[in-house]
This record gives sequence, C-alpha cells and structure tokens, in this order.
Amino acid sequence: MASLRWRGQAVQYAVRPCSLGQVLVAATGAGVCMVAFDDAEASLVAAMRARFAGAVFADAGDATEISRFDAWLTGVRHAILHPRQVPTLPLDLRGTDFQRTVWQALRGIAPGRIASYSAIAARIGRPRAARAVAAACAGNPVALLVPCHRVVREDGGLGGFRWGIDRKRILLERERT
DNA sequence: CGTTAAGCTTGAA
DNA sequence: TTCAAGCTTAACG
Repeated sequence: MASLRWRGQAVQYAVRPCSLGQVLVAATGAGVCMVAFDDAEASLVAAMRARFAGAVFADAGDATEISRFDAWLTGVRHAILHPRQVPTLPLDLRGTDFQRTVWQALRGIAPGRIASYSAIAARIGRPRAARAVAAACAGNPVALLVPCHRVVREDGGLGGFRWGIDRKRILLERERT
C-alpha cells in the first residue's frame, strides 16, 4: 500500500548531526515528508527507504544550489533547539484518514503545552480511541513539525516516543517555560 | 499498587 | 479477512 503510494516519487533528503543525535529530513516537491532522529545515519536512511518504498531518493548533500529544501532543513534544525518555535512548513503527509485526523489535531497543541492521548481522542470525536491515537502518534512521519512529543499519558507518564523516550523528554524540557 | 480487560486502528499473515 | 500488537486507560482485586 505504502509502496504504491510513494512509487516514483522524488524524495530529497539529508542527515545532519544535532543535539539529539542525527536528524534526517526528507521532502518531496510538495513538502516535508519525514523528520526523524536516531544515533546512526545508516539506520535513519534505512528507515526512510522502508517507509517510502518505491520512491526515488536524492541526497540533498549533493545539491549545489541553495534550494527550498535547504530552508526547510534549516527550519527543522533550528526547531530542535527551540521546539517552541516550530516553523510552519509545507508538509506532504500520507496516511489513513484516522492518522491524518490525529496528526492535524496534534498541530493544535500549543507550544509548551501537553495533551493526553485520551484528550486528543476526545478532540477528534473518538473518546475511546486513546490507544489508537497513540498508534497514530507512533506513525507520525515528521517529528517536531507534528508535535507528537506533546502527547503524554493521562497518569502523568511520558508515554512512548518512536525516536527514543529520552529525546521526547529533552524536547518537552526545552519547551517548558 | 500490580493485573486485567475494554477499546480502536493498523499491518502482516 | 482474520489476528496480534500497541506511545492507553478505567476498572478490579
């Protein structure tokens, strides 16, 4: 399904070191389609290739001219240190209706604020879908830009974070105040 | 408090 | 289409 969804799509990407390890930013001509963290560049690229199976990849590091992509990359890198000032970049998100609804709802959480999985579930009109909301968060392709790190457990726990719970903790820490 | 079951979506079989 | 599993939670012992 996803393989067909991205087949033939041109995806430009770049991996850069950052305060959270390595960050990968990928985008199509329509907008950013992935922002992920990990310790190793290789695993980030592998994850990208798996998610966008069938796409045609191009390492932005090979580009010679200043592009719109570079601006997006810069915006993301800046947001890592200043998660309260996440830039509004064009996004190219593809997922199920449910996922897109959840991701949209997440973008409604103000910087510095947090919401529980059940609160998001309620907000989208599915009060009992807390766990499904968590699954949608886990499927969020763009860290930061869709602030899934602002979603925590009802009982005060941090919940999980696809790219490492430590990074979630750090991001929330940086947003506080 | 540790367990358990209800609840909803998703990806794989 | 069936099924197990997940960034949950409310209920129970």
